[in-house]
Amino acid sequence: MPGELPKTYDPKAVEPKIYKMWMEGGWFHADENDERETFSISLPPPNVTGQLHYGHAFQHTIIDILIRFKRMQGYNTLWMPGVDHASISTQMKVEEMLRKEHGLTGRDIGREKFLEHAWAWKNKYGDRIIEQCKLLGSSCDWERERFTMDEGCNTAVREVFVRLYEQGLIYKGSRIINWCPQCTTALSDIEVEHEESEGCLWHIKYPIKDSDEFLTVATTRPETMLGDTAVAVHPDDARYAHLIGKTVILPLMDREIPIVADEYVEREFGTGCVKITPCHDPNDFEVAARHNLPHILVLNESARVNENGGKYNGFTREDARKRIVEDLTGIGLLAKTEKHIHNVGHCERCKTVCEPISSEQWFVSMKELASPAIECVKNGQVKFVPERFSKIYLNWMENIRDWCISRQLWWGHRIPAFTCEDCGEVIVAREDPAACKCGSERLTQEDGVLDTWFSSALWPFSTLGWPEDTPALRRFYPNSVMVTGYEIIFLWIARMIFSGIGYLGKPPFHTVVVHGMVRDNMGRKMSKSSGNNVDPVDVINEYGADALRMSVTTGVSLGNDTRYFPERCETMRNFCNKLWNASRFALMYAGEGDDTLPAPSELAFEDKWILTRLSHVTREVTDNIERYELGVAAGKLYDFVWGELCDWYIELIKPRLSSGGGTSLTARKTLCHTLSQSLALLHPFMPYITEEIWRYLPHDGAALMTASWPGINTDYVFERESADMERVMDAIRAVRARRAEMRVPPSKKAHMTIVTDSAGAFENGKAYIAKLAGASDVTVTRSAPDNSGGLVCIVTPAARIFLPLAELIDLAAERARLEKELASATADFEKLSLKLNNPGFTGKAPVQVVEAERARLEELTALRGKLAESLSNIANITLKD
RNA sequence: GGACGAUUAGCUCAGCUGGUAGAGCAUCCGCUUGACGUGCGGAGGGUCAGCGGUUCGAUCCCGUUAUCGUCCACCA
Repeated sequence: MPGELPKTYDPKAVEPKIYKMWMEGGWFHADENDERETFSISLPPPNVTGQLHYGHAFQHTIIDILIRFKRMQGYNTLWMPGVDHASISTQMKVEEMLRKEHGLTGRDIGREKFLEHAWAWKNKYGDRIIEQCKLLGSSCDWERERFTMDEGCNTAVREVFVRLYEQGLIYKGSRIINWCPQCTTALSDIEVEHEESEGCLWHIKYPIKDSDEFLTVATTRPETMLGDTAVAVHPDDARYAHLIGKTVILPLMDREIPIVADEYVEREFGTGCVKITPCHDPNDFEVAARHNLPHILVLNESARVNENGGKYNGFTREDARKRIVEDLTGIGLLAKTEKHIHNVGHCERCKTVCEPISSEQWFVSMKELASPAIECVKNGQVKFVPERFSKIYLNWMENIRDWCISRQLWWGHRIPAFTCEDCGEVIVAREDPAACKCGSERLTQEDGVLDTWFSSALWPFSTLGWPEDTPALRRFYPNSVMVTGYEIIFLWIARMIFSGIGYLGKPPFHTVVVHGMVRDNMGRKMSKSSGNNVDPVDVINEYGADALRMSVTTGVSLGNDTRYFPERCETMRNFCNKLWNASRFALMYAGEGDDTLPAPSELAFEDKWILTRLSHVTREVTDNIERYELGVAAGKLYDFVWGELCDWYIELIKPRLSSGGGTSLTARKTLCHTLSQSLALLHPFMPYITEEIWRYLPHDGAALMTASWPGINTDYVFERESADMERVMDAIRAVRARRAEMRVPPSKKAHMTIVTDSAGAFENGKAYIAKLAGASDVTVTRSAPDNSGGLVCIVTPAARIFLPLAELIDLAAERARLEKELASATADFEKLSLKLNNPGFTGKAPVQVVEAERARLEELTALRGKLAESLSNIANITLKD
């Protein structure tokens, strides 16, 4: 009931009610027995560590738009939701909580107790983030909500681990890995962020045994020299050729180490001699393997020097470095120190400097898994949108290295490998083994857990019941689309793709839609530490979820970053309000049966125009969404609703609506139809307000979200009338502009004479001109009025419009204006004539382009004529004066 | 050292297979016009970073330069 609707749209009063209605309707649920074509997306599971941030709001909006669009198009649509245990991040959060609230560390309470706290954390924050997602209007199938550490996902993880182990693709070995001394765990290569920083390059003299000579090495980490087991030079380096095979004395440690030749050494860098520390540098590790050098680990898990470090035992790496440099200086072995810019790896989570350390860890052998994952992108089976991201993906995949999957943490999937205390046998099995084949029951499970991305990689199918062959899996695997930020293409997308192919034989989706990130209004990354986080829940409270959704959609292109501006939310809140009020207006008149369109023959001029525009917009918006051009689609809907439906159509039909009778009914029906189709088109973008308004309109069906996506009825497309209407609109705009320039008060109405060859159009448009252009009455004619010299003349390509406002005319200004318009029209005319006289253009350009240009030339010709005539009239006035 | 992106109105950004440059905000002028002042009407404002090339025609395609940004990379 329109009278009861408030004057401004109030999202707070609408959103909870509507979401509840959707939930109760069960419309978010996708049925695996429903045989219609499917469309499915798995939600990138948010971490249980925290709360919704702006990036989630951005991403979830994109997903929900696609999901709602496809649902309305009649697909069996699934949006699979869930949360991620986020192994390392969550463990850090829980440890922080323990420290702050209980003054305890994880070690104090032990694994079991710690896990109890972690589960409590998961329950609390996992639920909270889900509740926050719901505020956005996301139409997830909540009945299917999953967690990466629930029973089903655990089974999937174990199955994959065992399979890969059996295939020899998972192995345990000693390698150089990235070690975070703060988190005290191994990290994979991509969890390390490299940052350029200024350090030093220390040149250290290593005395050559039985000689007065020295070999000078250069290093950025002098503390690692404690673990040196060789010095390497290039085999072809003449400077050092005579020393190869000799021995140097490692300073401070007084250990004899060999001089070896290896091509890895760059002769030009530093001194051309490299100290080899196999346990603390990946390259040195390789060199050591080639030369069969011993390994000496000198740092412990906290990056302190261990018992192998002689008198430096117990020093932190920083202190050790300082002392070693001092001591070398003291004994005269520090040749020089120079500033040096180099990359230093930091832990992605805690930002601590990582230490490359040789350590026994579990790895996934990647080469074999990567190759089909490369192929499926190359052959187009999996597409990236925008396409450029496939290059980034391929570049990484083609250079992939083995994936370190073990983490020295408690929160996560414990590695299902058991070692027999008696015979040393390693058992990896789907079920926990009771005894070893040697008979021993003394089995110890690996202490560590798996990289959190190991389980994320299985998300598109572990959530559907895999490894069991469930109906849901058969129905919804592969998914259709994956929507994700570019920052996790390697961490996640790549791993899902090779996992899907590896275990199910098919990539997990056919399209990867890649979005950017939301930055603050200065373009900086949002983060807690810089205090520039914007809480989407606050934004929803202030502007409404629909406004937020539109603000992250409109004017944003896929794959690019965007910024948060409150002004943008305000604009979209205003748009909601505009839609709300247009609907209120429609509802003042709407009645039973108004949802059916009148017969084409009954339609008025403006009805035909708006319906034609509606069909164009429907076509374009549908195409845009199908091509993932959501920003363009949203922009077109904004312009159509505000700029055409509200600004023009509603204004045009106001007189008819209040007149009653048949023409009123036709206008009502056309308005209701256009409005409800607009609501449907807008629904994926602004689900709440559109659903709410739809409830008041005459309609069939239970909810807008389950209504059909608008189609096009060619019986209601009227191109000719629509073009005529645009001519009249042009004239109205021109008159308005002239009146505004001349400061004619809107209250001052004037008789208008329209001189035109399109008399039909303007006869039809008389009433609009009267209403919207301030005419007291309108005469349409083919020839100019006799006393035209005393009238203001407004020129459009289709018409000349004369107004008796002579007393307001500033003749000089009038002449100047007309001359300016004429000059501009003439310039265009000449440019265009040149073009049309160019045989290259007429011969090679498409026919319709040439025709359009010819038509425009004609228009310009007419315009020039009209302008010239008006100028001569001005001259007449001048003469009369 | 590679790869990619950006450079368009004062600001933030769109511009969907090359065919007369757009929006929002900001600015300026005017308005109690029968839903909306979170509104209505109007105005100003751009060598589409520079230079070449392809084309009848380039903001768009190619090359190149500059500035900014991002990702990847084992030169100690």
